Amino acid sequence: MSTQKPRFFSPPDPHVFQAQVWRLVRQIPEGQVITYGQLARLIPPPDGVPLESYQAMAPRWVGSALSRCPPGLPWQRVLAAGGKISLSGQAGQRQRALLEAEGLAFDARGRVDLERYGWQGPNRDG
DNA sequence: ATTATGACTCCCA
DNA sequence: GTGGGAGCCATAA
Repeated sequence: MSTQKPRFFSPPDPHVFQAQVWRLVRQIPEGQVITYGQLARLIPPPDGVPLESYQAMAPRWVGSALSRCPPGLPWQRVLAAGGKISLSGQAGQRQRALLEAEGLAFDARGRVDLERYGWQGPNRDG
């Protein structure tokens, strides 16, 4: 099995962090996507969190924040590394359907082309 | 108090 | 390309 018990901790200030995540997700243009890890790198590590630990755990923090995202957020535009959908089952199919409705194309492995659809962040918006 | 469970990514064989 | 391991806490019932 490639799955093992996931263990991770929350950021020092979960509310602050999730607000950062939501703020960024809100800015992702329609038809574009970003990965959990990429999104995490747009947020500076909280005080007391070594960069090494942050890079390891932040993507999961992003996922956790996304699981609690308020209605209206384009949460479907956040994908796992490699342009894959992380959600499984019906939720995953719903995410794919939403992205396809925005014009994104999935390959045979269920991945999107990050080179083509990837959003580089608010500073690269253009 | 204990138990179950979480929207991830990188690295190496 | 594939598959297993590391990372090592907070929250809800």
